[in-house]
Amino acid sequence: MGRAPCCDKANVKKGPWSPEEDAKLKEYIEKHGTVGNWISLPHKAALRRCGKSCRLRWLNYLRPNIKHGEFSDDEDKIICSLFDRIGSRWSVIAAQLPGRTDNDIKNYWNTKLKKKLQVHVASTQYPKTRPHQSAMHPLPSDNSLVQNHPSIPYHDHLNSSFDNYTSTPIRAFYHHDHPIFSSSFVGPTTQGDYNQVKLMYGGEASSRSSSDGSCITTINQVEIDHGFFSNSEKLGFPMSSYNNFSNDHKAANGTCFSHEIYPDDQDYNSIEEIKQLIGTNNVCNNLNFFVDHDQIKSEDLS
DNA sequence: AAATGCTTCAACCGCGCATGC
DNA sequence: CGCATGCGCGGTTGAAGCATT
Repeated sequence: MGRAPCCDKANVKKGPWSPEEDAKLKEYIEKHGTVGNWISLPHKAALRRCGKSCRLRWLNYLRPNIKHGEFSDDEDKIICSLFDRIGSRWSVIAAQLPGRTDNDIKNYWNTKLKKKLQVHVASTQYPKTRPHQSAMHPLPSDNSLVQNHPSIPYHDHLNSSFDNYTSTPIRAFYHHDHPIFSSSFVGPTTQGDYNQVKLMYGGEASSRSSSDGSCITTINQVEIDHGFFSNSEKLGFPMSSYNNFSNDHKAANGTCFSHEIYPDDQDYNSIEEIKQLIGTNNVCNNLNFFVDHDQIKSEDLS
């Protein structure tokens, strides 16, 4: 036996609301408030509608201070950032955007924002070759960017799930100054090849974890991605794309570089080689760098 | 101008959770 | 404690409008 229907389906109207229905609902709620019972509201307000339908109509369209129309860049950033951290918890995201409804944000994400990001990801696919082999993605010739930043205390957020890591070196790339993705950026990955370590510098020290178990720690301006998919990465978007969005990950000078370590590059399979490649020896002092890998495990970078 | 395909978004549906009895 | 009920949420649908052929 299933759950009893919330209303008499045969006697309720479905589909778009007429202006008359809107007026009735609005008038009733302005007079009596929404406190009480949505299920009984249609009867009291003389509406042939399901209570849930009334609630939805009020919350998404009729209630005061609803904001319609284009989303601003700032709103885009907030949505992207929050989606990446908490996933499709639209009501939580909506709570951060006054005047926007969860339905609005959900629609916006599904129809526009997601595509916007996919287009960007596609347009910034990094080459399969190692970075120093790519004219398009040259490594910085020096580490002045890193040296310009003060040392920031070590935040240890490495966790036990990191033990599943099996990555090895190295594919590195970086880019910056994109209107949206002005921070460092990882190309789309799949579950199978995600085993990677991402080193990023240029941002502030911080750490974060996502509901899916992913965890990223920034240590002395070097960011370690613990290797679990963030919500955006599940969709093929890079977690660190949003570092510049949120206050706690804002790049100190608006520019970040990142270096990724992948398993498919046999030339670089030790921390020393990684350090040499990306030129961050001086940044990585005193950094305990955990990678669960055949050759690299709990290795001290210093 | 008509047909077809695509996009948008309001609304619906079903499920999980909270609460009250 | 178990059940009934209502609320809130996220996923999905489909009508309407727009774009393209």
